[in-house]
Amino acid sequence: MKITSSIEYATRLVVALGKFHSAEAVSSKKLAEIENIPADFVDQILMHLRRAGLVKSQRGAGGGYVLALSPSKIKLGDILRGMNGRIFDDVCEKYQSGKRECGRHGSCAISPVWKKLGVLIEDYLDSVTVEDLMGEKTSCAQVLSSPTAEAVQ
Amino acid sequence: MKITSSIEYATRLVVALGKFHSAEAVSSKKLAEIENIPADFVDQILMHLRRAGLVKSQRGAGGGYVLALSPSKIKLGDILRGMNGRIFDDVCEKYQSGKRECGRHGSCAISPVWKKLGVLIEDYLDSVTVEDLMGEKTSCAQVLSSPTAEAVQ
DNA sequence: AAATAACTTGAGTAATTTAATCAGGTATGT
DNA sequence: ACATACCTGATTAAATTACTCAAGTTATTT
Repeated sequence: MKITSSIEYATRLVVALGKFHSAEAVSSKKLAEIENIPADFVDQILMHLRRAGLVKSQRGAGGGYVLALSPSKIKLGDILRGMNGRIFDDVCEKYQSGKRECGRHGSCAISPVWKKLGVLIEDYLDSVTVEDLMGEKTSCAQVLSSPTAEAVQ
Repeated sequence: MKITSSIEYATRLVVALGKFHSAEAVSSKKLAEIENIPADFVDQILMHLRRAGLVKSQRGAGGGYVLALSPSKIKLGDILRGMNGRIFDDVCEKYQSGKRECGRHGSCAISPVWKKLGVLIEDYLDSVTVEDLMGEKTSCAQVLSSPTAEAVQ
């Protein structure tokens, strides 16, 4: 299990836009420079985010991108869903879609665990907003020292 | 994010072995039939599990595999770690290993969230034992109805 | 001790996914 | 009009995943 580059890029782009405080539109080119991400790839990612309704675009000279919602209203989960459709793919959906068979047909004790894991992941990602990610000060050590599963402050 | 086939296969194989209650060794061929997994792939997966110390092998005619520990002692997390080395790959490790750069150098507010997500996932998977997975009755609906992040009963 | 069943190993390949690139478009502001 | 910047889809390259194959070694059983 891992976070793909496009997910991480998307997150960084949204957070970067958040930091501009929707003051003015930021061009994809500028975003690419700021975040050190291939420019064409940035366009592609922003397109996904726009379709997901997370950013708005302004065409023409001096145009660019702005967050469609305030940073406190955008959840990390929204970004992941906007990019991939879903956050966590259940293995068993492969079977359900008929590509394979595991032969358990509903009386499986394993499948619920994956399902629950998916819910757990999604709940956590939905508890973190873009606003939470806009501070510079949070360090890894801070977060890791708290063993409970609350949202990052 | 998703559970790969080899992870899911490994889990099913360990649970299947658990159900034999370490009464006798089960051949990889039989396991492949029972679980409907390509035989050669089963061999490969069992090799990983043996090296991780989760199963023991008995060579020769009549030989096969047995769990190395009791089902209540084997955590789902052990299986994932045994197969892949780690459960959740942090994006930022790519940067740390020098393959890429994000330019934040420690003052990043996003990275802690991925770290925490990894801890969350690992904690949950370590709260579920193979014994928990051996029952036939658990249904997906049951699990999903409880919104809290406790271990599956 | 010979046969057989079973584990062991490592290399190789096909399919899928991810990451990135390219080559055109179209809309907008000055 | 012209430059800027968004929009779109196709293509390619790299990486990962999911197997497959072949040629061993080891340990029972008879």
